[in-house]
Amino acid sequence: METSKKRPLINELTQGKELTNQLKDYLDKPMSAETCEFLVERILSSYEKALCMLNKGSGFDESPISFGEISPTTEVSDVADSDSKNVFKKRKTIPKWSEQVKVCSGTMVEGPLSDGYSWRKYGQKDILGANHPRAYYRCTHRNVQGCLATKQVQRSDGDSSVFEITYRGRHTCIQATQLSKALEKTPKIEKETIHDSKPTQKIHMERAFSFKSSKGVNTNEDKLFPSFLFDSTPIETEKLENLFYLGGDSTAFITFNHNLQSSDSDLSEMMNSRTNSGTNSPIGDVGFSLDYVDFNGDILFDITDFEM
DNA sequence: GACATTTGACCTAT
DNA sequence: ATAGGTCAAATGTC
Repeated sequence: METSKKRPLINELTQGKELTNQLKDYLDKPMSAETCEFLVERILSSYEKALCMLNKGSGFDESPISFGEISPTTEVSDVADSDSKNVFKKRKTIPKWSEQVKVCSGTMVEGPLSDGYSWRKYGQKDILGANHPRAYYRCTHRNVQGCLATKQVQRSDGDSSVFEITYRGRHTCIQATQLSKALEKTPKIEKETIHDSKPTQKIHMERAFSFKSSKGVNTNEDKLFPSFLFDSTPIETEKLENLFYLGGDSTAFITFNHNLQSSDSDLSEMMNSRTNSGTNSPIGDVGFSLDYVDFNGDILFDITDFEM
């Protein structure tokens, strides 16, 4: 990797290290959950950026990187067909985690589905040996924002008031709750990535999302992007945090900020590419790899394998 | 008419 | 061959 590309990478990694040290220092002192959350958010975004730089810069798909717990089956589709076309298939490491949600009687309808995100059901399947079918949901913003998050919901065999929810992939979409929360709580990021004055930010944000209402129809998306700005919708924010901790939120926010820095033409081009590109490279224009990165587990990272 | 859900068909990994 | 996951046409709802 050439020096010009190496520098920002080093900066990101250094920043990540410093933030981790800050977090470590804080651990010995009384600290609010928000402070902790903020630091973790910053750390994750730093490493995510760094990893993205590496992804873009060196074509290192063969490198010994392992993120978290990866199932040996469908979670990883490793390199294939490298002989025929010398094209490396990207490693698909989709984070997967489960939750059990108990629902009080009478609230079944809203129950496990209102986790703060907007989901669209795309299938249901009877599962062998299970008393209840499994429902498959994907993020409503899949087509528009290329968000690949999915979840599976299945009523527990033992206790039918318990829903077992398996999430796959983190949200890369912007949801209203995340946006307002992130903007409230991450002034530093804002400072670093947005250089415009506040009124300009507002204009840009409105423009960034204006495509959503272009259909002129009140969709769920409209509900999630109230008209408009920073309207803090009280959709179970706490639950949301628990389900999609900082990784997904952080990614979404950073992506958004990159959007803000785009020029008008960049922005429209980006929107078009997102809308038309299907699911292959929905956020390619903003420099964040779609490859999901699971920071829950260990990161085995041997930087010496990459050409710097 | 637009969007969401349902459900049988199809695909893929084991 | 089978089970789990996804697709997409049909249907429902607003």
